[in-house]
Amino acid sequence: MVVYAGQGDPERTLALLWRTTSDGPPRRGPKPALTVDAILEAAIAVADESGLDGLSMRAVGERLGRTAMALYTYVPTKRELVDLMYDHAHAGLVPDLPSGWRDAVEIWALAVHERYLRHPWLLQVSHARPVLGPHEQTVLEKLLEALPDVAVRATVSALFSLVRGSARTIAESRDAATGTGTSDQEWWTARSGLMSSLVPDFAERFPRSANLPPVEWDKAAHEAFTGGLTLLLDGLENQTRRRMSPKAR
Amino acid sequence: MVVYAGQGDPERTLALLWRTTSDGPPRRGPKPALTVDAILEAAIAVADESGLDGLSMRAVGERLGRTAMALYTYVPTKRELVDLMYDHAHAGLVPDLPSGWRDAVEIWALAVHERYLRHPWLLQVSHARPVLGPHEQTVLEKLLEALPDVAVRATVSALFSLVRGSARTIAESRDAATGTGTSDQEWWTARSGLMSSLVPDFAERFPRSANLPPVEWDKAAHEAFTGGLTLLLDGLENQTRRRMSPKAR
DNA sequence: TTTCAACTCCTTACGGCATAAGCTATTGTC
DNA sequence: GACAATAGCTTATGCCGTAAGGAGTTGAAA
Repeated sequence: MVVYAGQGDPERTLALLWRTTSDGPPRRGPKPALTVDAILEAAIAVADESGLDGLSMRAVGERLGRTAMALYTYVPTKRELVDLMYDHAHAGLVPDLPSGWRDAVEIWALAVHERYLRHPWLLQVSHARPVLGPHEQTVLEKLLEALPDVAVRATVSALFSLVRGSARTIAESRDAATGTGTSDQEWWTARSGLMSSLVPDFAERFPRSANLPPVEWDKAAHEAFTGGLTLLLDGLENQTRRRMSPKAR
Repeated sequence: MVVYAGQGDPERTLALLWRTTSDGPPRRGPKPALTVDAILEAAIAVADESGLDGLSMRAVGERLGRTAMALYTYVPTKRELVDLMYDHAHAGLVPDLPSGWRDAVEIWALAVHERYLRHPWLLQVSHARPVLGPHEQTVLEKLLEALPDVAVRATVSALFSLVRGSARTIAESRDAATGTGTSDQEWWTARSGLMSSLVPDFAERFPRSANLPPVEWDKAAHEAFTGGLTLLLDGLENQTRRRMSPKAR
């Protein structure tokens, strides 16, 4: 249920990602009625509406007035399609960043967070082996430009963990709400009613959990995100200061 | 491709989770040859081996010498089966924690991290609406016992983000390695060779990314995890100290 | 102008999935 | 011994990705 990146024919995928189509002599055969970009936009629209589960070749084809098989002329497999969608959805993500590194990183993180929330299916594409497309690469490059030269790798990983984790919680909560037709509130009261009758000794066995009042996950996740970000940047600032004045050690 | 928790008939699911089966008079009909626990263990074994993608009712049935349909006597749908698996896999996770809150939280986080790595499919079960089973509840309760009474909710969320994010990266990297038969190393060199021929101006367009040498994701993710954890706990310690001596404000 | 290769897009088909419907065989209660 | 309840089976439905191969379209070579 997670889609792994970059497992198809690497050359074909990379060529598609970077659009290195050497336009030689005019090609024979019927003019293509579609373009890779049109397919990507249709596919992204489908995924935005119905999630990665609802993304089928048939659904994408239908949105373009074609059959599923027509897409295979443009894209080798569904896996590569998802890779291309992933990179495409990262286009124009990062705004111009201010010169102070701390403000820059914060703005970067918020921009990425926002994009993930606009396309929640991005969170289901594995991060382990990067897709290596131009747009995702740009996002990383802009962060590296902003970061101070300290603990770069760990900072990058931790930042992505925080951004993705928070976005995931928020996206899933929203999705569950629309998907089931019950709000977090309704869901919670229904459950706690059932729980108290099914597990009458709950409050004794789990006193602290029972004391934790219900919460809007959306809001809590946002707070955890900004809070964690602040902590991380504080730590980074500490380290850079120590770097600048070594005698403080 | 993500499984959402708690969307089936809540009463039936909760009863299964908490095993509140009131054993009344002996039941008619053939003796059940299976138990819910046997099914859970078979299903978890399948998921450990082949991931949540490889988890099909047929596969679980086959492992028990039954057909897929036989399982539906014990478990309403596949979704509830995953909920039950999720809680089951949290059993006995948290060891006895030391009295100092900082050590306790660190040990807790490492234990959860380890469990996620043992059952990577856990990371694909949505965290948005908790499954509310006894074992997961115990994990949360133990953390709440350890935490100081400061920014509880934000700390809990941030901790889970870090633990899950890091575990996810590591698990996906391992999975990609075994799934494709190419190590991170091999994959990377193959890609960078292709990239330099397909995108010859890469180093000029992305100087900082190009300067970042390849890395073992496994190790980097571990460092990011412990690093982020340290930062978070530092921040928490700051806040508790401020709480204890208010004049320091 | 004819021929042909290259090309797009289609229909059909296969094996896999979750699970609904309905059957058979087994067991306890009357 | 009759009957109700239950376990586990077979079959069928409608999804999925995509392999195979055919039909129609176009540009270049003859």
